[in-house]
Amino acid sequence: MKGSQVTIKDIAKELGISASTVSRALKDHPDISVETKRMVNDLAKKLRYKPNAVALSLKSSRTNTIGVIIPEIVHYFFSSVISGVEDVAYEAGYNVMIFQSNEKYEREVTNAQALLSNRTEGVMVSVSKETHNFEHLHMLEDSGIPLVFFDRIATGFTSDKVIIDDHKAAYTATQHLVKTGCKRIAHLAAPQNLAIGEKRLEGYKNALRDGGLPYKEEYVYPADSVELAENAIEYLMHLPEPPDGIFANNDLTAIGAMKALQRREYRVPEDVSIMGFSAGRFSDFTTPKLSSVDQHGYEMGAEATRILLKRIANPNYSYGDTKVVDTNLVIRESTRSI
Amino acid sequence: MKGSQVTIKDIAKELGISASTVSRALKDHPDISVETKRMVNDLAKKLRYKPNAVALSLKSSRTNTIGVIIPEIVHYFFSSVISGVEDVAYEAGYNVMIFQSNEKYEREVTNAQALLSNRTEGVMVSVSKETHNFEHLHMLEDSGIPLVFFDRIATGFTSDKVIIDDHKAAYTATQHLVKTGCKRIAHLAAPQNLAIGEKRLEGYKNALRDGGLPYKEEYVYPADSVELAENAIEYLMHLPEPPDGIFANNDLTAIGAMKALQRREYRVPEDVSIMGFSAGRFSDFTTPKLSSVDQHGYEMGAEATRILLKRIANPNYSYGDTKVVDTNLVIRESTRSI
DNA sequence: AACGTCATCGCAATCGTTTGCGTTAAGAAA
DNA sequence: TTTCTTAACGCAAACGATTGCGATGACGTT
Repeated sequence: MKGSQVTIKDIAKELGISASTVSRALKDHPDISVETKRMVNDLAKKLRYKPNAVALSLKSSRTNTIGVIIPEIVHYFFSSVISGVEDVAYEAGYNVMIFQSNEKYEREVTNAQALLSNRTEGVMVSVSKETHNFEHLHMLEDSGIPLVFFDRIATGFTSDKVIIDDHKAAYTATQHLVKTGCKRIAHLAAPQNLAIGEKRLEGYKNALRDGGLPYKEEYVYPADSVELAENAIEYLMHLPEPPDGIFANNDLTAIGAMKALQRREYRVPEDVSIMGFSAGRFSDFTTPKLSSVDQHGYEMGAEATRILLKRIANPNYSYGDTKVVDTNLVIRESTRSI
Repeated sequence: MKGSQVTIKDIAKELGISASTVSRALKDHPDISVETKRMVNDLAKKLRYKPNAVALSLKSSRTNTIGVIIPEIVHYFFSSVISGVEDVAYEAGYNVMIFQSNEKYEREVTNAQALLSNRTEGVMVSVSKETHNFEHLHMLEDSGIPLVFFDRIATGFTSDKVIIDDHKAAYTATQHLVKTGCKRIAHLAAPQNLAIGEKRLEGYKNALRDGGLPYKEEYVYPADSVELAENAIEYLMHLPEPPDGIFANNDLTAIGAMKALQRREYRVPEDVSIMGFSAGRFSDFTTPKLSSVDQHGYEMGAEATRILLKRIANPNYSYGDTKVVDTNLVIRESTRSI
């Protein structure tokens, strides 16, 4: 009904007192008489006065807002991260601004500028696959905005990082395939320009080595989507010695591989074991259920936010570079049991 | 490195001119000499000056921010809605603030207050299951903040609404079960205090009637989660005449039902056909693949945002109450084919 | 009577930016 | 020389709220 919202001046005018008095009355300042306080509070309630956060921000230079840049919100992992971020921020009275890069470098840059313009107090970021140049993020850091990286981290920053131990997780996952009798284990790899891609490949290699299996380059195929998994399977199963186990760098890829195998009449896990990565909501819904590495997205988002908020409260605070969130192997049915 | 960010005054002081001149120079005002403009622009670039959006907001009372209140971001449907919102908002130069209610009424109220304090220019909301009192939303509307409801709408508002035709969608889904030979069709229903729950039940009933099948109350069981689906199946399959078709109000419930049936050695769809609702990402990943109703979450979010932005630009604008986003039946493998 | 005390309140500056209006000086027109 | 234009810029108020400081009266104290 009303065009603009109620301000402190509206209250002052209606009561015939000054804005300062209204302001003080509202926050129970001792200089104000109880009578005046009562009048002010009553009218404020009646008029549904809500302090203008924008004006407060301008004066205090505290916006109570933190930002998040993520690749794509529709991925279960990222939306669970956001959920963790939101819960912790909410507890601390902070609001969250979400920015998607959609895996585009250009958009990530625009997002960073928007974050700066809006004087976001801190930013959490998981970089896009396309991002190789980090100038836009340095700009944020140079402007005094605390940064925390999570999952897809960038190097060369003093910022804290929250990640899982990708190497260890990949090692453990691959090791499980070895232990359960797989002899020829393939890896569907993430882009190698991302640290997570590199680390997971490394973990895979080391687990093979420690398990006494040879590392063969032809068993590593770049694929990180359902569609690419189809190509991967087409390629892998036509090798002279097709794999009997597959470690995929994420669940979607794993499921794509599983479906592709089943279409070709291979049995999972009898003919080929499949190990995913991320433990998305749907890994429970496949047949067989997908074995995977639980990445604890919620916890990751929550932890990143806690660190960021501490950093905002005390700019000198640092968790100490890198916080590693635990992962755990979730063995379901897509891997053999002995 | 720097504590605070560069302002127009910093530029003015360094150049020995007034802030007004800097402001005008930056926006290419004709009153300013080319020489001065050059100096100002050069220094602004060098100092990485970014206008303070907070100060601009205070002056213009335009925050360029819209808000969204959703139940839970981790649901594929909602995160795809957000994705649509974000894309359209981004195109229009708006930022998005996300608030989760986590299906809690209390939190929804707090969120509404935060939205008001932050002078969000418009709000999209999908109400929580717990919400029966809409005072907090009326407060937003009374403060002149345009509202657009989507999916889980509230009644008694002048705001626009974006929904799917739940009745029609449920009708079509049920009809497909009828057409493919199901004679005893059960319905796993959403909470009946939500309009979507009521409409879907209604569509189910009408499809039965038009298909010449009797409506039996014992075939309707409230269940809208994987866990509750287990109870539902336990109950339904012990009926004197157990169902040979199930229409669930969402995919998760449908999948839960499917798994519960399979654990009991029933074949899907030979013994029991299953129809879901929402067409989440994972309906493709089950075995058999789940037939469902595609709810087009992205399009819904995008459309709601378009309407909201128009309403912000012109407070008198109204789409005309209710925009219905198309749905379509996605027939996969969990329903019989003849 | 003169002064101090204290409760209660208003003034004005501030945050960063915009903008209507006034000011200045140089050059043109008379 | 005087007056009028005009280009180029500065002053100050405004957005909404906060806050140090000063102002005002009503008291009580000597």
